[in-house]
Amino acid sequence: MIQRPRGTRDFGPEEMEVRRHFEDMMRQESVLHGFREISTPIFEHTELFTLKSGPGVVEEIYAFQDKGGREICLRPELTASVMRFFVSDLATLPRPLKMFYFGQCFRYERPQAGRYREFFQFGAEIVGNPTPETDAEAIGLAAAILERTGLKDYRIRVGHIGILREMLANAGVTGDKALPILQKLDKKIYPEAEELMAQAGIETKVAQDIIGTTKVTGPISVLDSREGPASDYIRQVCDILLAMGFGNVSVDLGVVRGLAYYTGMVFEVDAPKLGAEKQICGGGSYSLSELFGGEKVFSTGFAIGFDRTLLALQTEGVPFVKRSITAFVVPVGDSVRTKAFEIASTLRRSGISADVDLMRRGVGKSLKYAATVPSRYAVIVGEKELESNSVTLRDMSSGEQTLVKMNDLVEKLKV
RNA sequence: GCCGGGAUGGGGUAGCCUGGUUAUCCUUGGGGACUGUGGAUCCCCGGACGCGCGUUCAAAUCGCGCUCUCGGCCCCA
Repeated sequence: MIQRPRGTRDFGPEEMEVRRHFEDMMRQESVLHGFREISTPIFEHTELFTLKSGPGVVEEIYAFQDKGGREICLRPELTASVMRFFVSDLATLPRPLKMFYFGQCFRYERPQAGRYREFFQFGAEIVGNPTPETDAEAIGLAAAILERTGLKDYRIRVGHIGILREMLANAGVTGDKALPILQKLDKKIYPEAEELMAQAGIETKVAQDIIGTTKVTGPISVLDSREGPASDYIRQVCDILLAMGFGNVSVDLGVVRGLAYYTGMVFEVDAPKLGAEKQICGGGSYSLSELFGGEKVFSTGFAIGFDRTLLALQTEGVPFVKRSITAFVVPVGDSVRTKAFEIASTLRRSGISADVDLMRRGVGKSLKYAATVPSRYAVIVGEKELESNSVTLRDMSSGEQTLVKMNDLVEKLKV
């Protein structure tokens, strides 16, 4: 027996129905918000990701040389591909450019709860100038999608890179020198952050204030005592979200991100019921296009962990509707088997889902199968019925049977 | 990369410590009883010890290695 590769999954018919259901739901919601779908290759030049995330990422991705000696990798995320696409082909489209995408990504990591080597991401990006409106629209789409899935227990936390950057800048630490400190603060390793800040000449009192800031969480009112452009900015984003009807948004200044391309607002969504891997969505505003050789453009985007979202829905017991077919055509005896296909095909051409016996089973077994599938109706075709150019239509839930003229069958089933 | 629990028909399980019959029970799949009426019942059939090496007269059981899996650490673009 051949086992499936580590960290991958097979999806059976039932599971795929559920997955497609939510996938379609996310697409529809995005279209409602004026976003348009794009798609990029599953493999890319490895350089795309080392440019964005540093040479270290190669250790964590599926990277290899192809037969032509090119350095290739399976994409570990989608934002880099989207921005590459933007720079090469989409830069002349009118802005804001609102795009969404869905697809699988690959990371060479140790699998655990909610973490796989092949996983699925749904995401969106808005390319244009950064305004609180843009950021609110991006968070708003993520929130609307999660709301529509029926998920109840999740928190949206919004922060702003600028708040800590402003404090560090006031203390005399700017630009690249601030990055290592932000990284430690992001990971909440406070002793090392203190040490770095001391080395940078920041007074202990100010350093403590900065660390205290990363612990500020709660409703928008926690910003009331704070001044400065970044705080004002978050207030505006939150006001818009509130007006859009998304009340479950809180402020968390501990959402930091120690990467240089994040420029302003950052946000995360987590579902507390999941285990160690409970973050189901993350995003923020960033500037990446210039890294890939394009003009400098600001964007805001997010990615939803599709698999984790489904896991969260599962733990909450959100019900999934099992799909059924409308009609199962049952031939009575060998003489009418071909006729059964003719009828099934007529139904299918009329857009009615229909199945037909392939196993040459008797009427009893066929009806049993039709009940299990399940099918709403059974269309019983026998010589007796055909004499009057009719079939017997059986409602599988009530057991009620009626003789129906062949010409009326499609109308009867269209309801 | 690190720590621990696992892997027995399609699914769920017993057996393993203490090696030895035809490997248990439930379920699922196919056929039949029922050559024109379903989820019931009865009968029949199919189907498994993750992979490899070793110890042994004999391995699901003991030893070693590997693969996959579940949970946690690290990481998380």
